[in-house]
Amino acid sequence: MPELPEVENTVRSLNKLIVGNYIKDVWTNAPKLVRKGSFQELKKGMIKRKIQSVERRAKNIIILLDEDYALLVHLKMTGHFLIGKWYIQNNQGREEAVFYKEGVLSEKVNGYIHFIFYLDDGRELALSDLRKFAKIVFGKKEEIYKEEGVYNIGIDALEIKIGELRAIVSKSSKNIKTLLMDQYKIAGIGNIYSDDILFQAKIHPLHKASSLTNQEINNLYKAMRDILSLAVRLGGTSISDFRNIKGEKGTYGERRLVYRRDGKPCFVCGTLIKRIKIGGRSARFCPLCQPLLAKGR
DNA sequence: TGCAGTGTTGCTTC
DNA sequence: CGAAGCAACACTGC
Repeated sequence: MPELPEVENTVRSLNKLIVGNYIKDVWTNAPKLVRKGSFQELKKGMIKRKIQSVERRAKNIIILLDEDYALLVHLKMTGHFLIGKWYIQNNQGREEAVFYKEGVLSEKVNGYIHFIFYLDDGRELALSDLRKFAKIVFGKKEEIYKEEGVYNIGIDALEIKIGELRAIVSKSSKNIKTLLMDQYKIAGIGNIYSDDILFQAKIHPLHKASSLTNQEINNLYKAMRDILSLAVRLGGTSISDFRNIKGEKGTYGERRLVYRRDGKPCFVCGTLIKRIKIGGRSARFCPLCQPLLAKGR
């Protein structure tokens, strides 16, 4: 479920743990995750390169290497990085990475490792991705920054200023739920946090963005900052596959407000949380706390 | 057993 | 142009 808080935690850990290391080797059993160029080119280009720093661009991870090379990783639905040790075994003609030590990482450790970056000090950085949607691109830093979904995304949801949010919201023809998840307008928010942000701001997900009042936009802005920074502090949400780089769960999911709580009582008023479809995604909200028409209008 | 639903994004179609 | 539907993949839960 990597949205902004999960990716931010991942990038902080990578900066702490792998900067300064050299890449010794790269293994994969899912070369199709390399969405531009070939895995062989990626491997050749990465070996002997030093990791200089790691950046987050909304939900994108950019690992900067020496000589102006870079690796772009988008975790999509189920991707996450893990540091550990694996051995490669042959399972009916197909290579599979199996974790060395049982019980260190959380459950579902084996079968989903599709990339391993071998570091010069013997540690291994792996990419686990159950659904194999992740996007990996290797290239010159300059080209990576020009990638679709990197150069042309909106302002980061944790960096946006109130005036910028007001301008985007008032110009949009979309409903507020769809706008919050539109990476080309505001970058970093997905389904989990848009549900919780709208609940916190007491705004109905179908509310037309351009008809929000100034007060509602102020509330939305504060809710965005509060929910996202809390989720960063709590290590993100691990209701599904996300784990931090050590394999541990984030705890935001344990105190989420409405996301995937349909049929359960609202924490504020006790009304049962509803689920509707918006733009093909499920949206959860409290029909009493988040009325479609604000009181008095 | 079968099928709807699941974090994301991008492509095709209307 | 925008919106809707679906595809990529594999699992969970009703």
